[in-house]
Amino acid sequence: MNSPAFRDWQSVHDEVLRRIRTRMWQPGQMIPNEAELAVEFGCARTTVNRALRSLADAGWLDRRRKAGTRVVAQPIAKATLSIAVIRHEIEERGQKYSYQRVTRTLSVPPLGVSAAMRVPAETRMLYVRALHLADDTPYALESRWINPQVVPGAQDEPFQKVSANEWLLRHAPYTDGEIAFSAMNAGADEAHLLVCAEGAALFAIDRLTWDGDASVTKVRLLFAPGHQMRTVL
Amino acid sequence: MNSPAFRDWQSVHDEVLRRIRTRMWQPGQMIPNEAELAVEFGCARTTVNRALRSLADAGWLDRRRKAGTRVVAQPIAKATLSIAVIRHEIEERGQKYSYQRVTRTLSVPPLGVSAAMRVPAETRMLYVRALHLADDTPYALESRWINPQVVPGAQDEPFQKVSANEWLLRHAPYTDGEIAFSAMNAGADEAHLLVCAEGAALFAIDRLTWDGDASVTKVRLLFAPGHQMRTVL
DNA sequence: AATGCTTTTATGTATGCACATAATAATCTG
DNA sequence: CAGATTATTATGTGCATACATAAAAGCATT
Repeated sequence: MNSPAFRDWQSVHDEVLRRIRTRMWQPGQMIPNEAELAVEFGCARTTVNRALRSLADAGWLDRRRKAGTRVVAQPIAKATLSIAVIRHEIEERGQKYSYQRVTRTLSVPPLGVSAAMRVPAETRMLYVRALHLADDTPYALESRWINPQVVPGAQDEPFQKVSANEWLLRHAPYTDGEIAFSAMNAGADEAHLLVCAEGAALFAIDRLTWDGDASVTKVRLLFAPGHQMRTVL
Repeated sequence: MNSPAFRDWQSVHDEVLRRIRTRMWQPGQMIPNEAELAVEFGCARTTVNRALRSLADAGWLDRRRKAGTRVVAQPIAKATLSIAVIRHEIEERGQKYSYQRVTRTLSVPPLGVSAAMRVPAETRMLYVRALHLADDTPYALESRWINPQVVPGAQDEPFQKVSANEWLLRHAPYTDGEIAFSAMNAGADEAHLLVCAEGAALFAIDRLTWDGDASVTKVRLLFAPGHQMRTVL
């Protein structure tokens, strides 16, 4: 019963997590307050606080001032996806990365795009379409609109060698972003470029980034059939 | 130049993040050490530490003892997805949730499943298939294998009213989990249950959870066409 | 040049203390 | 008794200090 000694916040963290997982502290139940735990564990309240905060961040505990700390009733799994530069993603799998620009134009985007990016409907924007290949096999198709007002250097960049994906990361500051994952059927176009059957199910990532109030870029990545994004809980 | 005053760790956090995003501190570049920043911001080193640790957790900074702190070279966007109980997901959108069990059998799973769950090939497992509906429209199709050895009560549960999704969260402890997102074409089966065209692109979530060395459950969720998962960066 | 030892240094963390803040509980008031 | 006011309380945070630890850098030795 008497704890041998919980010196550091990690061991407090582990012990509390053990009690949650073994249902010693049941879902929805209140746990002792920081001061009490500090006494039990023989450490400072600060240390307990550190451990409990970490568990709250991870989604195990629900903490509220004055109300106290309780075990989360319905553990909400928080999956953290790392969305890396595509070149790195491919190289880390030990495959050869190559890049191929398909088109690059300055044109008026479809209404859906200008609306999402909150620019006037007639504004001409930079449109870049490119293929990312792994071992010379199409891996992902990138279709991107760039707001040239916000990213000045972009107009002079051909995106022939360096992908817009990487170029923007290095040159375009941003403050916020949204990201959405979905599935869609390959159109004739996409099927041709990704060398797959028309109608094949493609994994899609849509990203929209902002610099303050101004939209920087909107991109859709379509991955070749079979693509998976994985992570641990 | 001289900071007006950064009293709390949040404001230090925000200021540092601003410097990263505006490229004042460029990707890959070292930033001043904690002690220096503490002087500049007029606060204790502890406070700077708190702020930088938080930014490192979020993937903006790379910190190493003695080596110091640097801005991550290729900002890896970390999208944190909250995977809630499906009922909550639907109810939060203000829609009516309903549930319909399709099948429930005790049978030998396909080889791929028993291999992934690391159980002997002949082991019989509980298989539950069910529909989650939003406003009486099919929302997601859940196909789940449950290891009855690890989840004793499951054998006696019909999963007629309560979804396995929720029942397991309350009754089956777990220590680890994997999750994968992908896209797949609807088969005849799935098209029928989700009331969509055969071949439609479906968003798929595969989850596999472990309690120590033993697999608890393996589930595939297929969402009706058009489903999106979104988050902010 | 390669190896092993020592020093230096930036981050990591524990602690006691003080005070801030949010939210509940208790109390007062019309 | 409803509604406003005040007290209480658990978490949230800041700070000074001390020491721990990882890892780079320097140094010496082979």
